[in-house]
Amino acid sequence: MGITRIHIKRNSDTFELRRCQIFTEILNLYIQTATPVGSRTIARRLRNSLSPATIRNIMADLEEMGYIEHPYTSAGRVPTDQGYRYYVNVLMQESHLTKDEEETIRTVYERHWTELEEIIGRASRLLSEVSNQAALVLFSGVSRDIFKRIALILLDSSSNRLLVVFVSASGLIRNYKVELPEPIEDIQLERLNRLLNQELEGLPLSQIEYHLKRRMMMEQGSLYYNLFKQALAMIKATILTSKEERLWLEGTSRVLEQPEFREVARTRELLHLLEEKEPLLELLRQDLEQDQRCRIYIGSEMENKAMKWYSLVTCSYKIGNRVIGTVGILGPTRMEYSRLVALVDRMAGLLGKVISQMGEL
Amino acid sequence: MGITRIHIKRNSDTFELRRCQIFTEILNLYIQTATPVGSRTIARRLRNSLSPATIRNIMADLEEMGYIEHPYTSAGRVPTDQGYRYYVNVLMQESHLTKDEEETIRTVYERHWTELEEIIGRASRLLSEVSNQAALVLFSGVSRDIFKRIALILLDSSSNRLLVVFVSASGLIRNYKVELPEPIEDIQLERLNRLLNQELEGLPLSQIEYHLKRRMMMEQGSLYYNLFKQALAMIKATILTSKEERLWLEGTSRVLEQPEFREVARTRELLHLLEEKEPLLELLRQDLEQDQRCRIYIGSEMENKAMKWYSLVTCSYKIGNRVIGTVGILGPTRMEYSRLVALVDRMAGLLGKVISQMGEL
DNA sequence: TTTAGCACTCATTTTGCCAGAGTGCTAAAT
DNA sequence: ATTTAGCACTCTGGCAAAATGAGTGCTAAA
Repeated sequence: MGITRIHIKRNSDTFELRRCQIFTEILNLYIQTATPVGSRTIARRLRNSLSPATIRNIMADLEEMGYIEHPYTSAGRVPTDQGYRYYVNVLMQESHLTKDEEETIRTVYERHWTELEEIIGRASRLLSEVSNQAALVLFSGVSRDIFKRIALILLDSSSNRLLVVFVSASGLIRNYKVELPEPIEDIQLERLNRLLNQELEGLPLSQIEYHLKRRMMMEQGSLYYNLFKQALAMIKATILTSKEERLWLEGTSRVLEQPEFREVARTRELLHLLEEKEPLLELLRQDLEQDQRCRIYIGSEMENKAMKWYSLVTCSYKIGNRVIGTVGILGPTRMEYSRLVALVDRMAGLLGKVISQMGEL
Repeated sequence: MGITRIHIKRNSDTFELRRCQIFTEILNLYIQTATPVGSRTIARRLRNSLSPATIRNIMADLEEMGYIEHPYTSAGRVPTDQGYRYYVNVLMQESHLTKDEEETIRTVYERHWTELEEIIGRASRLLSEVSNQAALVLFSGVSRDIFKRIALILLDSSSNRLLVVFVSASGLIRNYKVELPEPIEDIQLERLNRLLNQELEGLPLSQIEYHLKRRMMMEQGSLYYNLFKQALAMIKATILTSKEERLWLEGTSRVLEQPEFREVARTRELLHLLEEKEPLLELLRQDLEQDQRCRIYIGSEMENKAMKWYSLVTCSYKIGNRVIGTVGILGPTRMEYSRLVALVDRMAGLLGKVISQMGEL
């Protein structure tokens, strides 16, 4: 109710403004120094336009609002997760990459890339380097991809071991080996090959099964029926079973160099967190669904208790308008949100483009 | 010279024996407890068959020989790298895996594996889990592999973008996209395809270039000449340029849980060491050359200064008798060499087998 | 409404101290 | 000739008391 009182008695606008200013100051200082910031420091930063005592009053307000807190009775203030959230949602101003950062990032473009893996690996290293935090890149391409081409290749003369090569619209190539229950004739194989390519071109992978089943129904009795049946079996054994999802993680040690990791316990904790990839995947996967610019998860906002001390800034990347993965930066909640958002956003954009180009080739 | 004196005057055999016994005791105790071991402790372990004072004398000998050392004036003894080396080369007895370990390891066999990556990932996780150290797996397959089959697939109607699928004798499949300088006719492509498969079957990759060049010379003037030329260009653009080498690293946090990492500095150091993959690769690559059972690198024996505190136990794995990679365990020099050698050896064997089987399918 | 002053709190650092583990040496015992 | 007991000495690690100092909350004055 301290707040309401204030609202009634004062020009709440300028008041609000000043509070924000001081809050931002605390936040920035804390992000820089990693030590709780006290009233005196703030006063100095504001060129003594206000005395420490006044600042203290305001700080008390901010604390009441839940934006900052004391680690202990007489330490400086530290932003709470709620505080960071407020900053991120309301106060934060869009920031731009420096020339340098931009240039560094752009080196993902240096193309002699042939392997998707290499590109993504590079991207994650760059991201970690520029952010000076840990970088995550999720690639989840194939699952939401579109069929482009398939090739069936006999592996050897015995004729029932088959190599299935599958190319998606994003330009990704995957292979599968299948063992047929019985040998297949060359002509039959050729037919199957042509059939699949005709039928499935442009189809999202998610619809392939349905489509083939429907066609099977239609062709019931005709001599194509068996062909479709074989096709379906094969596709099921290959493309549809592969969950193509891979996570890159780079620069853990950068996070561990942050001052909050002076105690070893924290270090272990983080290491465990990152070794268990599932929880991270969980988070990153969420972004595949929603198509926003960037997402920010702050400490205790995340389900995983172990994430309490960390924040995650993520952004998904796409080919055309099809999301194929997520890039993210993980660090202590005390991170430069504004800069990292810009960075992650940019990287997602570039990565999408580079992968698109590779697909085109 | 204490040593020579002893040699002259005593029954050196029983003397040597006792020294070894005590040294082994020190080593084992230190491996277990990670604290310097003193004369009293040893005496107790030997059921007081010798007094601490005697032990101290022997310890002094061992120290003079360079097998153990003091961290400071009045602490217990700790094995030196030279000491570990002596143990490993001379004293160590072959150890066997427990039923439990064996069973755990064997789960790499659980086959629903289709992807090489998955198998190796699994293997490295198992290795780390059972050893309770960090596990490394290098896969360097293709470079020393043998040609089995190639398939050229037109990617689309424009006819100058080609997908090259390459299958090696180990059963590894790799794809490359190439853009031809000019479109190629279907018939020509078909011919090229057949030609390559005929010519190169069974050839080690390292010889492909030479072989094709020689054939080109032979066919000079004939209408095959151009075909070979195209073939060579394509192979060069694809198989020969790919350096297929990948490193898995698992369980870093396990090493960090060792008591030697109470100081944070060590932790960072190790983390950096592991993030820089090149030095590790260097070491693991060496094993590809020599075909020994197991290799052990102890601390300062390794060039890399940062490795001073760590040991590495490695063993290469093969398809048939062709080495295709290396598995290894990394931990503090204070590690259970005997157990880990058994473990690494076993895992290398299993991994080779599993990958071979996969190739056969 | 802001500021100065003061008493108080609590984390951190410093210091000193002690116990414990272990050594090396010497002299006695076997 | 070896082994052992005894003793003086060294160094670590832990603990507690004391000093430090940054920062607060509250009150009263500006």
